Amino acid sequence: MLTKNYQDMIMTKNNVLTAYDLILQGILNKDLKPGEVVTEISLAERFKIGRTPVREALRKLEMEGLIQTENRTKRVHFLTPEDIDEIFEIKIAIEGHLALRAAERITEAQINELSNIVLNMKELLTSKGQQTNEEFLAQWLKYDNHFHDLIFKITNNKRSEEIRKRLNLQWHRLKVGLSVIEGRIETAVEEHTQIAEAIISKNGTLAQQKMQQHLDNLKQVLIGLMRAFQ
Amino acid sequence: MLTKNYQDMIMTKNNVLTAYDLILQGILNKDLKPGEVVTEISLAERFKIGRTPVREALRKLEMEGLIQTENRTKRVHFLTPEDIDEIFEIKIAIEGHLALRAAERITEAQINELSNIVLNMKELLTSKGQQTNEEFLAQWLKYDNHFHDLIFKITNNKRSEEIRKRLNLQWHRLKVGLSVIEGRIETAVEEHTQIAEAIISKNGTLAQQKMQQHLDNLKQVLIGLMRAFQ
DNA sequence: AATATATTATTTGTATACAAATAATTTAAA
DNA sequence: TTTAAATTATTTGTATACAAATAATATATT
Repeated sequence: MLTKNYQDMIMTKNNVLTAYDLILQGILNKDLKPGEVVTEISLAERFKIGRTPVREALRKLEMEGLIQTENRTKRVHFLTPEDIDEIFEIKIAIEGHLALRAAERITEAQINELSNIVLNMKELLTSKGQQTNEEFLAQWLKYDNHFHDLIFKITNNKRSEEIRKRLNLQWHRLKVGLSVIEGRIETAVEEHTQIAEAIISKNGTLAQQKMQQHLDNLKQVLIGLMRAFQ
Repeated sequence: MLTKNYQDMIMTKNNVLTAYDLILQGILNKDLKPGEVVTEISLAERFKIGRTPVREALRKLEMEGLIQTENRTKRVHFLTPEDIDEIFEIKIAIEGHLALRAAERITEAQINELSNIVLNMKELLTSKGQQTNEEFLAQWLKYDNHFHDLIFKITNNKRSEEIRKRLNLQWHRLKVGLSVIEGRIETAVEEHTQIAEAIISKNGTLAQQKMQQHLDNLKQVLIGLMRAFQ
């Protein structure tokens, strides 16, 4: 279930899952549990591949923050509220700044695109009962991604896009992650509307502030829930 | 010469240079030139090591942005003014935000430490003629690093420290990089003083603004010089 | 029984052989 | 001469054998 929604995070090479894909998938769907020790050999045997690709995958996942090494032993990273705080502070900084820049640089065509996304979001809300929860959530995630992708397109900063992807990969695997999103889509639509309006009216300071507020709200909810349930 | 100043960027394992160290060093001191094609085999032969560690190093360097892959061929990344713009926009966002947070959270002991760093910087300026240019520059870099390290210590965000290190690794290898720094230490001391004062007086907004201005100034100078000379 | 030492087992690091994929070159045909 | 096809060479991807380092266990000593 969880996995399904993040399937698109997993890249494939000629439609065949690489070692990296397999291990990432394992982490995202909790086959490999947070805190669990992983060795090259055990993973190679589990996925019936050699140690070399496993090794490379582990190195990559380590740089992405999903695997942690301490004295030579590697574990699936166990996400704490402090991690969420770190991650979201960076998101607040970067995405806030990008919202500011987006407001300064947005073109007429992009204003149109942004308006449309917000309209889609609002429309989605009104149609809430007409689909399964899963479909509803999937649709929201699609619009949400489109929204953020557009901002990155406007600001045209590949490196920050990379950073954002990496940070999201870390917290998206949270047990509480999706349910939190699910429980605050109404709020999120309102927040996105306000961010979009600020950008469209070319009020950079306001756009930044709204974006930061949006992310800070999410952060607080996540940390609260983690403290309560995990 | 250039290499010497960045020697401390290169980590060693039991005092023996790893493949990663060797290649990074090669890139930083321009033995491996920007745009140059690198293959696993050629690097393995050049450094008299096997392909496996070379391979791993290339992967890491690629994630760090120093190696670029296009259709299977890898090159030493050639830094453009647009890259500098990307890099510094992220620095402006993150380091600006951290300055804001630092102002909110700094302790009395840390205020002392910060004051001392600024004093050291000012003292360095007055002693400019008494040492070689190289010593002067090395000393400045030491204080500058101490300054930024302290801010990261105050804000306690390892991930952002990682990001900063990676971004700096990219532009520090610029031919013009060091000479630019060298030419604006007076300005930089003044800018750092103002940032420190804002943090110490717990004026977060001002600290952020000063930090961003400082980085934006540096960005402009770098881009200008790159356009002129590279 | 507790500590130190020696032994064994496990794990990672490296080199290398081979396979697969891609790029470069040569040859053939128009 | 130009283009297409075939061949060759190069490069990356993978598995694996071996070495080195570390961790775990057993043995000996007090």
